[in-house]
Amino acid sequence: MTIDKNFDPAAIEKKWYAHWENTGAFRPERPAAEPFTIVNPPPNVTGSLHIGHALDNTLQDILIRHARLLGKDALWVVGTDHAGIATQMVVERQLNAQQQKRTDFTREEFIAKVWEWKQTSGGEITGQLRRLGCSMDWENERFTMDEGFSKAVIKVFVDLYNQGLLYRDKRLVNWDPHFKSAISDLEVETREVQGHMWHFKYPLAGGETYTYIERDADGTIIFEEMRDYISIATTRPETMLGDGAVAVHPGDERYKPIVGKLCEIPVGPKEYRRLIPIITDEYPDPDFGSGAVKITGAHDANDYGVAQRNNIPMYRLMDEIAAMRSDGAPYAEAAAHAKAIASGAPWTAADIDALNLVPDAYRGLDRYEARKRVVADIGADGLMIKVEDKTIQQPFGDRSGVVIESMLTDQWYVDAKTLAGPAIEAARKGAAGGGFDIVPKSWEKTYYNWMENIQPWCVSRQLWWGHRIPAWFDADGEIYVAEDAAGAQALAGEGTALTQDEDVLDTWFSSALWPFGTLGWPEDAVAPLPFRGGDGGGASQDSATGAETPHPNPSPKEEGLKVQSLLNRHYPGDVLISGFDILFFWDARMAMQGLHFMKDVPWKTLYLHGLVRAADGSKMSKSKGNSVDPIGLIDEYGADALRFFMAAMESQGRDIKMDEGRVAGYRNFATKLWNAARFAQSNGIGGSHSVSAPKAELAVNRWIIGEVVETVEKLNKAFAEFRFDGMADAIYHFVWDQFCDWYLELIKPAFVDGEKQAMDAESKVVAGWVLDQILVMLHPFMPFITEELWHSMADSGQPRKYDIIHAEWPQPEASANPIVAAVNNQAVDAQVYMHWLIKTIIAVRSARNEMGISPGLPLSAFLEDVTSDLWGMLPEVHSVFQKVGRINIQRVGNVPTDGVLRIAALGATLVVSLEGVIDIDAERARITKAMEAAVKERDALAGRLSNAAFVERAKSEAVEKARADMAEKAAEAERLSAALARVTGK
RNA sequence: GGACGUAUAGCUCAGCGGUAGAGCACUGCAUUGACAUUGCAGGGGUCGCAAGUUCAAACCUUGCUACGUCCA
Repeated sequence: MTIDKNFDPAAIEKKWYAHWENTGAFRPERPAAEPFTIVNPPPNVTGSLHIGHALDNTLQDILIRHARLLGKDALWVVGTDHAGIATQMVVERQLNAQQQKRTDFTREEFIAKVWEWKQTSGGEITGQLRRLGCSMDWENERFTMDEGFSKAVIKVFVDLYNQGLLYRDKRLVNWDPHFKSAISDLEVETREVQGHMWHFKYPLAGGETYTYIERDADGTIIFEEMRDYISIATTRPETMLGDGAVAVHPGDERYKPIVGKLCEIPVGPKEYRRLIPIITDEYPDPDFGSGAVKITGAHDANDYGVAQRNNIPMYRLMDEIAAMRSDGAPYAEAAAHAKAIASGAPWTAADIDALNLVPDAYRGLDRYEARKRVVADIGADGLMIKVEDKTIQQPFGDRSGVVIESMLTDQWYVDAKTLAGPAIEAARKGAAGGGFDIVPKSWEKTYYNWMENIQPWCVSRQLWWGHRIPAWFDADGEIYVAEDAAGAQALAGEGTALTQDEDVLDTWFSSALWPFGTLGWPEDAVAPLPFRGGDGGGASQDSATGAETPHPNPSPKEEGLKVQSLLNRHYPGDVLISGFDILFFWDARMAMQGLHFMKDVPWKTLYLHGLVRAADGSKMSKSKGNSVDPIGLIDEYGADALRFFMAAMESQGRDIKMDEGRVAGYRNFATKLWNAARFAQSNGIGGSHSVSAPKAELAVNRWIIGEVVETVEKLNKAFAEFRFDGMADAIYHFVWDQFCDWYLELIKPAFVDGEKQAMDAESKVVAGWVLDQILVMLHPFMPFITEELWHSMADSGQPRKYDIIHAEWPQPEASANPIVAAVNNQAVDAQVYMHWLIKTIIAVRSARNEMGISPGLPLSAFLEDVTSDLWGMLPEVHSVFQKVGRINIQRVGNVPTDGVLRIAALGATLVVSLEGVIDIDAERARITKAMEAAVKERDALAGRLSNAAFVERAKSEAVEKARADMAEKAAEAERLSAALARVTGK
């Protein structure tokens, strides 16, 4: 198939992706081979592909395609998560557009609408992942709400409950008033905002007074006055209504006289103002504010702790939208009740929760409106001391963007602390010890720090869309947890009326089960059949190719074989790739659930990559308008270019700054390869028929084979270390700098009298082989262009037996001993020779350039002081110089001394005849410059070698190398010096 | 306040003990022959600052400065 003149990424992307998917190329169907598994972080079903997904999935695809090329049974699990809040929001927004709202429907009706939305518009991102070229196993595409996965979620809930690791509790949660739901700590983003700190007087009960004394560090009194109040500072005056106490530090001498007394909350109708006790607790910081803190246990996390320790009632003030409560008895009644409690009447948490202590005038007000009113009312009473401007840390819902309210509610909690134990241990053990590695290591500390201080995980959400919590309540509030209603009924007993919990589970609760829930757990928890065994290392070359033709493509699918269950084969996975931003949300929780339910880690390596940032380093966001659409980049530069960019920029432990110029650069790289293949084809070079390197006599061929070997080794090392940038660097420079710039130029047929000569047969075979190795090595990074060229390069009569996606990764030992071979009975190192050649040609070009001699002007030259090794190579040297350097090397005749350019490098001096063209001054300057450089290096090395300490104490290799380098530089300086003398002498 | 990361050419980044590298940008030259999405040649850096370890430091250690992120 002739390669088109123009490289059109869009056309080949479409063609090959459809082909792969239609032929089942992404399926794990090599039961005899070693499994390799990655589970994809399930994107949000409402989501579309953003640049971070492009990075994350490119990295995964590189590893999966690489594993496939290594002959492994590669499985990349894909799917989407149901994204409780986000999805519910999308559907509610649709309803709003039709002047409808969620509550116009029954729960069942609404859920049906969500499913309808999912069928029609959900999963846009899966199409976009295909555009990126991701080779996921779409035939096993999963969804966190699908039937099988839901079963796993419910089973996990029930099992954890029965094991005492999941419980219902009334605790302070982060309440999102926009979504009217609890959210987890991780979904709260703390931001600094400008706020105020109000200082109020809380009058002492019964008009009591005390002497308030402040002292400096030496104990000297610096301030003293008689007070009938205690000064309280707060940033949230509206919560005063729910105060249960005032706390001071036990060591705070200023308040010693009034500890244990009562003070009055200075707000609300005067006749019903509540009295609260002044208590001591370690929490208040005597140096902060007045040193006295009001305790509102139901609306502040710190206060909650104080209230719990001191058995202070926690009065809930707000409703689900964070407006001041308007339920319950009138304020007068509630306040009386609270007063009784404050004076020691017995109380229960339920009593307290039912009590609405919001004065009638504030009921139903938004929390900020209530704040204004409270401040104004206290001010009017003359009880405000002062108000300061203050930067405060305010919690916001990361999705809703509204201020999160701490609220006391009943929720379901997972005992994360217990589950975290094994997950911490697994990271400590590392993959070698049966746990997992964290790459890069710098994240380990963060992981441990979070895991060791983990809090109970609130997993219930007040939504309709999600896995409904499998818990039922009877009329007395007794809880029955079972996988279904019948099970709960059985627990409760015949005839007990049960109601199911209205809430659903946190989406992350389900996605934590992704590594095993997607593979058939719990049904397939036991393997139906034992592992088939076999050679384990992938299909061998022979089994794939049959007898007649060796073919570099030995990893066929093996169909119809009974295999183990997916779960047994593919759990644990090999690698998880995720952004560090979901380390706690998802990765850590997967580790906990995987270890608990599967008794094994979910993956052996956890690779964390950074964020893709805007070109100026800021975080991309839709609201800032600085986000880059990866699909747009694919349209403009091709998926291969975008992927290569991602790999090249991914160095461990660093964020990626978007640099579109670089994406363009990798598009150019693809074009370069395209044109190289086109050139090869037009010279009769075709696909290779052998995995191992062809026999080669010519130095240039032996050299390039050696370079392939080196490149494979670099790639293998980079893969072992997860250095994606190293991989990209190795293949890029090999293709462009070695293969295109030198190898193809060197084997390029010469034109004699305007007629193109034939390329030699050996070079054709070697070039075909090298190009095949390039395509395979590059395939994980640039799957589309490599598949296209793989097939285009095949002999027309002998199409490829396999797609490149199933080809075989190059083996370094495939090219046995390519470098050293006997030529003219002399062992010549092809690499050393080629380095000489390249260096010399560069020197010629440089000299031409500096002296203003046209690059195309043919020159003749002689070799002087040539080492015997090089003489052996002379036939090749001759043709190469003619083709690439436009220099005709004379083998006989006297070396001229007039009008020559002398180029000294390694083992010879090239004397180029420039009679009539040379500019003596320019030549003198040129040689002088080169000589000075050589002398400088020689002297630097000599200086080091004359240092006895260096020779004695440095590693012997270092000393040897310094000696050799110095000798070479000295010789070069000598030759240049001689050349200079000749030029100057004329 | 604690933890982590980053500081190398104009820009974006590799290198992490043995003579400073890449891509882009820049300068000059080149167009019958794979490729102007190109080729050839070139300019450009006291590797944030300071001290220490070492025969030798961009690289190791310590301190400092600046920026960033996360957790309180």
